[in-house]
Amino acid sequence: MRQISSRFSIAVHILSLIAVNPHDCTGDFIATSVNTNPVIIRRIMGMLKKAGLLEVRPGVGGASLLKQPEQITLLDIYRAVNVIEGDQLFRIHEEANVQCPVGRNIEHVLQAEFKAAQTALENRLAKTTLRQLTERFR
Amino acid sequence: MRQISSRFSIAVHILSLIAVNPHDCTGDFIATSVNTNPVIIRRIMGMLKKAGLLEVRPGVGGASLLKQPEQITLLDIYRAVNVIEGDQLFRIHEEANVQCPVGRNIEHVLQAEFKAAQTALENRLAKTTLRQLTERFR
DNA sequence: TTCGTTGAAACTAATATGGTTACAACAAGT
DNA sequence: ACTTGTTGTAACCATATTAGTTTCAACGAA
Repeated sequence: MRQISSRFSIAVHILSLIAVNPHDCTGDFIATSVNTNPVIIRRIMGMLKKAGLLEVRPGVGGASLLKQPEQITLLDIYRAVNVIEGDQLFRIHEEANVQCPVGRNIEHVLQAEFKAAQTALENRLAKTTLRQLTERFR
Repeated sequence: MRQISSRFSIAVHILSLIAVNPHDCTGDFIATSVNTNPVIIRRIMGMLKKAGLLEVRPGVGGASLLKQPEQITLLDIYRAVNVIEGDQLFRIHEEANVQCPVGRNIEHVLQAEFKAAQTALENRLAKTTLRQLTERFR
């Protein structure tokens, strides 16, 4: 199966760097720590910016958090970079045969189950804050 | 983001059909209910077979469950069709810069968090059985 | 004005997905 | 033995996402 994009883990990396070192965090510096291309970093920082998690100083460079690290959860970051239509983690096949009792009800029944599973995942992500993570970078 | 493949929802559909109607469930019949190509169904049935969830009668056609519906959970089905290396739902960027305190520890720290979130999802899937689903197809 | 930076467009390669056609192997009924 | 319907694969194909790259305009400060 296709894994959830490493955009998520990179976004956590970016925000951790800024939280630990609020000054001199340019895109190129972050790219060196992540060990990837600066454009990848800028793209993800653009998403984090759009989500209201950070602001970037154009021209001069550098970024800072718009919330306290204890108020940014993994779920916030996950949502910022996993732009998905309808926020549906699970895909359900469509247009099943309505002539069949199973085909007629499968979508509705699975919607409820998948939503419950997705919520369980998201609730766990919401339990961890950026602060808790940066405390472990010693 | 990329959603979890509809293979999963189709697999649930297939097993539900067989549970509700243990006779005359050929691949073509199932394909008609799912409203897709029979080869798609055969491919997924092959995965379910490999996972020990069902057996197929070659030549004559038809399939039957190898476990009772109350002993097949959504997690069993999920695992059968979501073949992923290491069962890691979340992907983590690799080869971060070890010179940096964040880069040096991010993988280890995120492994634990992502595993916890994935487990929360899987525990929820494990709570629902095929029997509970088929009861709702009335 | 120069320099480093950000933001964005355009492009590429690799991979997963859902679908299709085609065909050999198989088991039953006639 | 032949026919029929089915299963199990292989070989394609189109599409979308992902991660990465090159390029360049715009920006801000020294």
